[in-house]
Amino acid sequence: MPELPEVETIVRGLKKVLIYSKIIHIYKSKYNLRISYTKNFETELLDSKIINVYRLAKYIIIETDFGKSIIIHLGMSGRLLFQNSIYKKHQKHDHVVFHLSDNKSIIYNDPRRFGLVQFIKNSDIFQNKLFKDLGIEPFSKDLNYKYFASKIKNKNASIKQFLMNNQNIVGIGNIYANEILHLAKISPFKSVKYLNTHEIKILIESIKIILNNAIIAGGSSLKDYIAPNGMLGNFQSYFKVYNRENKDCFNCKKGRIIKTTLCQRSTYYCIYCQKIN
DNA sequence: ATGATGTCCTGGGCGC
DNA sequence: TGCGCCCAGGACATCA
Repeated sequence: MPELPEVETIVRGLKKVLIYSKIIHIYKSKYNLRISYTKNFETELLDSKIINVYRLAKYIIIETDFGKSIIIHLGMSGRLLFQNSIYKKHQKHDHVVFHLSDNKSIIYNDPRRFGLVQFIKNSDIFQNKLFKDLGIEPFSKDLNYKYFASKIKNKNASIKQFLMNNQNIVGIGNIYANEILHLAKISPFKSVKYLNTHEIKILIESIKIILNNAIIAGGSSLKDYIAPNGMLGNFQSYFKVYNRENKDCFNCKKGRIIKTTLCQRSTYYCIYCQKIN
């Protein structure tokens, strides 16, 4: 489900409303998520205060004054909702509810349960296996030609697969990989070993542009994603290739958008302006 | 080590 | 209306 722009939107929304709230009750459903809940999940952070909310890759990190953070990943279908009132009406697939002071609540809902909610000591976050192999943040200054070139060295993967691999660059999922490659006018099938200097530079720019524009639009709302306040993002109305099978290309006005499969994920590209050579 | 494939799950949409 | 099939914003494990 959510890629970096959606997670970033959620984090910005939560940051406005959660700081200094105290956790007074934690509910979890009987179903496990992708990773089992941390031990003492329902009691560990009781009475702690939320002191920060931030994003790492596609993870939402809610930091408490107990020196521990709540780590949330939304998987494909997860949602995080905020309510300015005590949450009583449980919906199907509500798996975790944090009841906070001032009658606020945060609700984690995830039909497919591919996500996770964990508590991790702040000092252990980067040693944790969820985080230790993550690549660079796309808005980092260090995402530059040198970094990119070093990462693609000796690799044979397609560029789309490379972009979606969190060990290279974090936060890019299937939608934005498609959009980034279209903006860069590079075929998703192109092997990273054939990318030239110019293409790499354009790609780096395209990553930043697409993700930034998506954040400005509040993310993309297809089926599952809505911001914690219930608002829908609208970047989907700016999609140039994703979900545009057989439509004309906005970019070159000559080609048509093709839908195909690459690495078992639906892949959209313009047959004219994203040629492999 | 790398890349391809399978797997965890539920629900929506489609064709019959 | 109902059934079976395929598809879905992710991330891993496993295998050659």
